[in-house]
Order: sequence, then C-alpha cells, then structure tokens
Amino acid sequence: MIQHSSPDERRPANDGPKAAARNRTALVVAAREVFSAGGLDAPLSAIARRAGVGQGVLYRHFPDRGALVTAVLEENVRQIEQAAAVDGATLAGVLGVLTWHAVESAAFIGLMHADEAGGRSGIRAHASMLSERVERSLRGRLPDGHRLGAADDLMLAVAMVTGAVTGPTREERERRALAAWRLLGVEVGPVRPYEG
Amino acid sequence: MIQHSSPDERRPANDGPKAAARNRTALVVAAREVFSAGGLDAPLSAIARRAGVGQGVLYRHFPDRGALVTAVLEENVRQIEQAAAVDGATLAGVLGVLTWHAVESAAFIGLMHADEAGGRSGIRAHASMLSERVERSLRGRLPDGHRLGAADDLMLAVAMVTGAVTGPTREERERRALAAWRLLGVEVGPVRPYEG
Amino acid sequence: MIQHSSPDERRPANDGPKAAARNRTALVVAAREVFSAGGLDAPLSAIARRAGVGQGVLYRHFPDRGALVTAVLEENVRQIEQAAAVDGATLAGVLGVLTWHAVESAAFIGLMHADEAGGRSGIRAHASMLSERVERSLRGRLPDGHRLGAADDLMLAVAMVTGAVTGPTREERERRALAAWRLLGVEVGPVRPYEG
Amino acid sequence: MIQHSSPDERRPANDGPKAAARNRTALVVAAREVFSAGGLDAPLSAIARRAGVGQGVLYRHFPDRGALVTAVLEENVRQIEQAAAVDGATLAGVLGVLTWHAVESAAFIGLMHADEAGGRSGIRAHASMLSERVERSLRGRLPDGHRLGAADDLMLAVAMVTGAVTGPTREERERRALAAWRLLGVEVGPVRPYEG
DNA sequence: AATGAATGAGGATTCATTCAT
DNA sequence: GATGAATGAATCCTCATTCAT
Repeated sequence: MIQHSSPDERRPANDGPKAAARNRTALVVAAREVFSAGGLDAPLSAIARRAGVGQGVLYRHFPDRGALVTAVLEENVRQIEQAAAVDGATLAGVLGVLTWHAVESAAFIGLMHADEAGGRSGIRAHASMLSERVERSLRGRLPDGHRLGAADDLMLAVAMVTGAVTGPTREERERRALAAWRLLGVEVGPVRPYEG
Repeated sequence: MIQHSSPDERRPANDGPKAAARNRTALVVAAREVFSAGGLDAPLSAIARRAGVGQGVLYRHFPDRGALVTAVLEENVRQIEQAAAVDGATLAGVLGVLTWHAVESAAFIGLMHADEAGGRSGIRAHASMLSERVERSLRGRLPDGHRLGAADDLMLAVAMVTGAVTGPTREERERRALAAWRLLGVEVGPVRPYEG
Repeated sequence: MIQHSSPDERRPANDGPKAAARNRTALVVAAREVFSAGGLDAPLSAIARRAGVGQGVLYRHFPDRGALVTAVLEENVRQIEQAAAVDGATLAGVLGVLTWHAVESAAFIGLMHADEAGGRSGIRAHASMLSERVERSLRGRLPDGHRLGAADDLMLAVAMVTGAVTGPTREERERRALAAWRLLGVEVGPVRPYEG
Repeated sequence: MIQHSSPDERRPANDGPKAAARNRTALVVAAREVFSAGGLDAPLSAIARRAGVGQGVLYRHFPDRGALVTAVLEENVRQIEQAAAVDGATLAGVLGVLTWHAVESAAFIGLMHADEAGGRSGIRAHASMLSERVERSLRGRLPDGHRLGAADDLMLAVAMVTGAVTGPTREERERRALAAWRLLGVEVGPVRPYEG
C-alpha cells in the first residue's frame, strides 16, 4: 500500500511555475468534489490526494481551510455575478443559476449560512464578502414592488431555500429547491449553471 | 499488563448511585449547551467536562453520540407534542413552540436537516423518528385548506424556516425566524416554550 | 438499554449470606465461559454481567484477575488430582482427564504456559502452584522406565500437547491433542472429565 | 473547531523523507522487542515511543496492528525460507533456524498458534499465509519416510515445540525447545539465525 | 516549487477499580 | 453483603500543520 522511497528513487518531475496554476485549479476542483461528498469538514489530505498533489502544495496555495472554501465558492459566486450582468437578465434567471449552485454544491449552501453556530471563524469572514456579492447581484435585478423588495427579505429567502436543499441526490435536492421557491411565491428561471 | 491507578491515589468524590439521575440530567443540559455553541460535532469530552462527570459516565448513559443527541432533542420534541395535544391548540400556536425551540437549540435545527451531507448516520436514524413525531404533531392541527396543506409542504416550510434561523444572538435568530414565517405567509403564535 | 433508577425504585433482594456462596459459584462458572470465549484478557465486567451480579461482588470474592483465574482452574486441577487418586489409576487415564480439560478450557491451557511473555504477573504466581499440583498428580502415576520419566520431560510433554491444542471447535482441539500425544509416543486414556 | 498546536510552538526535528526508511526499520525493530516483552497485544504507542517516532508515523507505515505483526514476522519467515533454499539444506538445519526464531521471538510463536481463541482476526489472516510459507519450506526438505511425514504431523510438531517454548530467558527457552524436539525424536541442527 | 514524511495534539472509547447507598 | 454508578487512565486512531529534501 505504502511505498517507501529508496534514497536513489527519482522524484516526480518538477514542472516549474507552469504547474503552479494547474495545481491550484486541480485543488479547487478536488475540493469542490470532496466538500460535496464529505461536507466542509472533510480532511484536507483527502483533497490534496484527489488533486494528485502533495499536502505542501495545498498549503502553499491556501493557507487555511477558509481560503480553500472561498476559492471553491469564488467560481459559484462569479457565475451568479455574470448571470446578473447579462443584458436583460431577470431576477428569476439569476435565481435559477443560484439555485443550480445550491443544488450542486454543499459548500455553496454553507456559504449562505456562514453565520451559524459552529462555523469556523476563518470561513465566516470570507463568506461574508462572498455573500454580499451575491446579494448585490440579485438586488440589481430586483424589480420595484417585488415581494422580496423589503430590506432583508431577499437574502432571507435565499437562506430559506438553500436551507431546505437537503437530500442525497441532486434530483431530490432540485425538487426541494423548486418547491421551496414555489412556497415563497417567487418565480425561478431554469436551474442551470451560467456558461457564457 | 494494563495497570490503572494505584489504589492509594486520591480519587474524587463518588456520590454513589444517587448521582445517576442527576448526572444524566446534567449531561443532557451540558450537551444542549455544547451542541448549541459548537454544533452537533462538538467533542463529547467537552460535554462530560461541562456536566462535571467523567467520560465513562457519558458513555454509560449514552452509548453513542446519536443517543445523546436524541436525548437532547427528546425534550424539544416532547414539548411540541404536548403543545399540539392541548385542547383547542392551533397550528399557529404549535409553530410558535416549534419556533422557540429552533431559536434556542442548534441541535433542534440540525434535527430538521438531518439528511444533509456529512450527517452521521447514527444520528440520522434517530433524527428521522423524531422528525416524524414533529410532523404528526403539526399535521394534526393543520386546518383544511391551509396553504401548507399539500403533501410535503408542511415540513418543507419547517425546514426553510429553521434553515434560515442563523445568527449569533437569540434575538437575531428569533427575528429571522419570524421574518421567514411572514415571508411564507404563515401565521405563527407567540414564540415560547411549552410549559404545562 | 440502560435503566436509571428513580430514587424510590426498590433494589434487588438481599438474600443474605446464603447468596454469597451462590454468587461465588456463579462467578466461577461465568468466568470459565467468558475466559473460554474471549481469552484470559476478557473484561471482568463481562464476567460479572454473565454471572448476574454486580461488579462489586466480583471484587469481594476475587480481589484480582489472578484470583478468578485460579478459581476457575482450581476445579480443573482438582479433577486431575482426584483422577490420580483413584485406586489403580494409570498415567494414561490421568492424562485423558488432563487432556479433556485442555480441550475444554482456554484457561487451563494458559495455566500450562503461565511463564510465557506477557503473562500477567498476578496470574503467574497462582498458576505456578496449580501447575505443581498437576505435576505431582501425574508423577505419582508415572511407571518406572516410562519415556517421560526424566526430570522435566513430563511437564514438558504436557506443555507441548496443550500448546498444540488450538482450533475453533472442541472436536478439532481434541483431534489435535490426541495427535500430539501420539507423536510423543505416549498412551492416553479416554478424553473425559473426572466425575466421581 | 479543531485547532492544533499554535504555529510558533517549538516542534522536534523533522528529518524529512530521508528518515522514512530508517523509521520503518526502527519501527519493526521496536515492534519485535516490544512484542517479545509484552506479547502481541502490547500498546502500539509503546512501539512508536521505543522507535523514537510519533504515533502517526507508525500508522503511516502500518495501517493496523496486523500489518506491523506481519512485518515483524516477515523477516523470520524469510530466513526460514532462505535456509530451506540453500543447496543441500536438511530438515534438521531448517528446523534449527526455525527454532532460533521461536526462541527469540514471541511474535513468531504466536504465528504458529494464530488460530487460538482471542487472536485478533486481522492478525489471523496474515498469519495463515505466513504459516503456510513456513510449512512449504519445511516440507520441501522432508525426507521420505521421516517420522513427521504424515499429513499434518509436521506442523503439529512445530506447534508442539513452539508451544513449549516458554521461559523468561532465551537460554531457558532454547533448552526447552531442544528438549521438546528430543522428546519428539526429531533431529535438529544448530539453533541459529540464517545469515546468508 | 513540489513532495510527502513526521509530529503530536485531540478526540473516541474501553475497562479496572472504588465506593455511596 | 450486594448493587451498579462513577472515575479516569490508557489506548487507539485521525488529521492539521510543518519542513527536509
């Protein structure tokens, strides 16, 4: 199972700086998968292993768990921002994208509930910023007189829906998310990622 | 081979069997507080310490984490059942009690989301039963034609509200819970424990 | 699973001194079974439980594990002594009884190997005495010129045979024991307990 | 929630990967000694301490107790195989090497009795394979008509001899082993390790 | 810049032993 | 004289984090 290096064993190629970016990406991808499967408390070593890099590399790129979580979420949040930036984007459309991420990513759901008890403080700080970016994106598409127009209702609704997104399969989670929006009387566009 | 403390070593008071019930209660109280502060994954040793008992006592009373969580929740669920059993109880009234527990107890919120990723399976099993008891209590007071009358809407709404109950202080959490029910257009009675 | 006494719960009858002897016997019986199933390192609590007595009773009767092991062996050794004491007893006959105990009782085998590494010192001391009693019984029936007549050969042969008695079923163990005696060229009588 | 040592705390030297092979060897050596002194149930932490490494290193190299036991025995078994592979090797010669290992190593004796009650199943599985390797080595040198020629007699004899190898000092153990072989009427070569 | 081994603290769990009742 | 709860030390095992190479 474990192989022990004889002293003369060659070490893996050092691909130089080019590898850095590649590794970073691999780590984020791996982290997304591992967080999804094992929750935000999954061992960091599992992420490094799945990314095919050493533990040191993980620490080089992400000094703590929070930084890694943030990086995973960055992509989610960016897609929401981009969906909101499109000409003629509607709240429903943006919520559809948001819902897609909620359904896909345990980490994203955690993001929407980062102030809850037990949250790691390192994560909380990062999460606040990301959460505000989501809020700005949504609010920019909020029509006058929308039922979520009042001060905090918008993000409260998001928290409610993401809070209800539980279930072992993505189908079940999507079903629950849509039912939740329906209960709130809020229209949601197609549940899909934003892809250009 | 295994030798424990030499017999003449000072050992703390042993209050005898009389302490059993007291200890059990202390453990549940401590667990409620610790789970609230640290989440359902908090170290069991912290609970034993806070209860002022040895680790062994905790294991004697609760063979695993799930049993302890269950015990903590049992009281919450029982109050909801009792509130629902009162003559003339209304859904709003029962929801008020439920909301009180959600606001007070991180564990209770966890209960409503026990199927989420990362949940320990031991807990999940217990949680399901408790969750069904809550559902039965609520459904028994659901008037015909209520907007949560459809099959899964009732517990979905509960999940949404409890999912939205975050925040560092109980005031903030209560504020959010009430706002969430309002968003759902569901009337809630006074947020209070059920006390006879 | 665990029942916690309310203060007014009645406690089990105290049968007075008569119970003492009964408890002692129950403990020895339980210990024999537990040691057989789980080895000489089995938890003492398991023995008390199986005997249907509290842990304290176990400690009252047997201050340490060694005392309990000794008590279990006492019966084995006594039977061997009695078998040897019978008029006209032969070495083969006594060895048959000894072999029966080896086949039945893990503890008895341990007895014959009590000086091995890892042995609990408390047990070792008691075991030596018992082991000598076995030796005396056998030697008393050793015919002149027997092939085990030399100083230490007798108990060495016993150690060899009992050392070879392994296997999950008593049939397998008996088979091996007899094969071992055969290899040693020593005649053995019927493998059976001594019962008066 | 889980926070380990603060970063500025002094930590012992980390000799880097170079130490891996050295550590593994040190662990096996330590395990041999500790198992010899304390039996196969000795605490793993004692082994790590004696090897001068952290507990984690032990687990990295050997995921469970069985793996460590196997590693310890591997060397013993290999020597026996090599002794048997030498041109012109005799059964007596190979038995001499086997006897040496029995005298030296409590673990090796355990190997020959791995099916006894209380054996950890993880160990049993490994032990079976190793035991078969020993049998093959011996059987390959078994002359026609040897008194241990019958099906199971060979390993039974080995079990008998190793079962008889008890005693606090290596001299005493060697004395008993030789006496046991003599009782069986089996010739044994010099009791020594196989060293090339 | 990457590797992955090492450290060791932390948390879970089990039992031997004591002792109030 | 019995009960069985309590204690807490010891062991197992896991990971976050550092660091030699």
